[in-house]
Amino acid sequence: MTSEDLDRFSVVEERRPTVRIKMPDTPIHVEDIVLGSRNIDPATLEDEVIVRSNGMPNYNLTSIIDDAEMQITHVIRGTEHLNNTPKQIAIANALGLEIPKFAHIPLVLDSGGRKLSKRHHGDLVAVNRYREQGYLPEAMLNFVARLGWSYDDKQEIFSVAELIEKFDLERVGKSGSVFDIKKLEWLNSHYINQLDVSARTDAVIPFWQEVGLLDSTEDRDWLESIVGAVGERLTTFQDIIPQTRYFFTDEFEYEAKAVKKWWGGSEEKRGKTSDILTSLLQILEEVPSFDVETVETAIWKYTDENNIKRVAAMQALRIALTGTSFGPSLFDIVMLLGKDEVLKRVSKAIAHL
RNA sequence: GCCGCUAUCGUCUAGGGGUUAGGACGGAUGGUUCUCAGCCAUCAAACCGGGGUUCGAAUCCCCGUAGCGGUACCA
Repeated sequence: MTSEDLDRFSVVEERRPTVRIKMPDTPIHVEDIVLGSRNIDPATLEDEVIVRSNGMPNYNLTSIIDDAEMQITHVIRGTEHLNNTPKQIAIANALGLEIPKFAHIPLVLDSGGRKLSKRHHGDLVAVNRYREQGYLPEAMLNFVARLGWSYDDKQEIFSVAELIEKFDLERVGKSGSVFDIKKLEWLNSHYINQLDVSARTDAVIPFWQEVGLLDSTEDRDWLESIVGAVGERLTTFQDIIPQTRYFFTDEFEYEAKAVKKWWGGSEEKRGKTSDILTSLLQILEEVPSFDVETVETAIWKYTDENNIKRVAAMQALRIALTGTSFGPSLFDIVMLLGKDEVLKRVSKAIAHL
């Protein structure tokens, strides 16, 4: 370019120049811990803009300089960055910078096999949302670590300490992996069940509070007993809400499916259910001592002597007390609710029938 | 379009010249229990296709195909 050209471009036409890097004419050697090493033909690369016309440097320039400045030893990133790597190496070579080790790890994909991204998947990739929903960080970490990596053909559960010890970039696979929420749920319930009742109660209290089930007067021991009764039924902490709301309020619907199956669809069957509940009401009222053993013995005595299926009586009672057909041991529920509340709910159910 | 990457059950994966191709999640079935969950037992389920190399390929090589990623004076 002559100086006349320069004047014409900058003064007359007011063009603002960019700075580009001239790509080398020898192959660019890229070493990658996951993908292995290869040589890139620089002819396939453009002479990359490294400084924009407004004077600001671009990503590939700043990034590789920053890495060098910070003495980064390993650049670990998604394979979406693969195409940037030779450009950055070329820049580093031109600048005489040290080249870090690269590891391009496979992408995490949605169930349709596409890259998970903020843009398209929103809450699915918002890590804080998982905590809000009651996932444990340990579960999340374990899950993500096993995406694209495995230690052997036996171990699925890895504590953070084990991950530190055993995780190895060399064993990371090359292909993308699908984010499978079912597996995360399994891991999460595993880690929740590792927690003792007290820790589980601590974890669950904010969830109760958030939906207004809990006021500050509730007794800690009672809460722990509820959590104890729920046992290993939590997949996420959030599950505590539907599974325990009837402990805090008697304002619940009798679930239609459960009612149809266990209370009966016909007048006749409803009548029978009503009779059973009436008998149970009397038994519960008159029982000499309100503890699990006494109540259980009394109820079994009644069902067995009257040729009533245990399951029928129990499910009828369960729906009366909780509105649903599943949940913790019914005797635990009875004790946790207390005699007065149990009698009240059974009476209400009989009236409803 | 161009450049690149990848390819084992539905999913996460182990393995890697000769195996009944292993495990886990999920699914199904049976057992246990007052239900659900759990637990126990059992079952279904895979080497992308085609050519080579080889006595023998899921495994090594080549070619297809498909999927994905990247294609900015974004990061």
